[in-house]
Amino acid sequence: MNTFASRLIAWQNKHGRHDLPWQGQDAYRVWLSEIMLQQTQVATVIPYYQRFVAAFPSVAALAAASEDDVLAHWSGLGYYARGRNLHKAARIIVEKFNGSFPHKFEDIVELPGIGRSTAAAVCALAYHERRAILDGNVKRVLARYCGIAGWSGDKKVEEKLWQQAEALLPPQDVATYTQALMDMGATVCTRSKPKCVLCPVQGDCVALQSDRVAELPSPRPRKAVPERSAVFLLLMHGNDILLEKRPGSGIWGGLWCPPQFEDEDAARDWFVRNGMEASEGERLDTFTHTFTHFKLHITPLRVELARKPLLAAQPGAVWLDVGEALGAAIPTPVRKVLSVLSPLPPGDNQRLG
DNA sequence: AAATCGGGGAA
DNA sequence: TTCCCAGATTT
Repeated sequence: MNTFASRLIAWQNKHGRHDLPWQGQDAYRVWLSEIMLQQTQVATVIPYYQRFVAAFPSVAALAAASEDDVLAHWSGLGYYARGRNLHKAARIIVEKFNGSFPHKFEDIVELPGIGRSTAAAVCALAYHERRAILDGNVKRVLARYCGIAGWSGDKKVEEKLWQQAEALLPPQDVATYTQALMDMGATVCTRSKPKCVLCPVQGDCVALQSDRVAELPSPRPRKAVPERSAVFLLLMHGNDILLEKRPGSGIWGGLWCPPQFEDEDAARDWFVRNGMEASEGERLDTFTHTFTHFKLHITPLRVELARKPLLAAQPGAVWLDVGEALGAAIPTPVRKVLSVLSPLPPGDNQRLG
């Protein structure tokens, strides 16, 4: 029988990717790759994945590491809550499952950062269990193949997609089939300019037959992006800079950043309140960091101190050499600012107009 | 400049 | 239960 699944499996054996570093690896590695791949494409993930497994070769090693160390290896990937959840889950696995990754779907899906699709992916890829996944690639493939219109964030639409994902599962070879769905979505059934001529299911793809490939899947309804401004206060002493650990939730949760303020006045208030001489500093060029939901215009304000104040005594504040800071758990815009800093002699500040 | 991705947590 | 949010990268 020439089903959807059998054609995908045949395609996978001929044209799929077989050399990804997490393929055929244990559940820990499959899990790690799935979490990284949720937010980032394969080519970008590979070097992060390699460094991560080298540093944390097992669930036990990951659980034994500090959250800071884990986030440092996540730095630049974004979605840092996922790095923290990964670490939390590793500690739970050590506590509750003796350090070996659980085998039951119901146990896996309970872990922080793992939902229905990721749990199913681990079960299918690592344990060869018959489970349906529904990640971004699969949503796109199924929306087109089955002609399902509407945004996949809509509950009803997502329900239909899950139903199809379950219905199309083959009786066996689920690991190969699952990899086929993902590889097909990534290389053939791409968001723009899909290569339908290379598709193993072009013959009965509803979107292709009805000439709706470009319209499916329906995009998310979008809204205007608000803009905000912020000042990064770069307190420097020689080549050392003061960084604060951000609260665990919200933007850049748990990462190290310079003190951040709504505007220069607020930065100055804080500066004076902490017993430092105000009014001197260097205003660096404003740049814009774009998030999904807003734009942040960042103005770094650099102040060179003659001596370090006692701020490091505050919990969550630390003086770091700029080089060390670049190796720490910092978000991208902070990395950008730090990488262009060069040391100035203490007290050598320009007067701000 | 716009689209994206699965899960957590707030509403 | 439903809605909103996170962030770097690609198109």
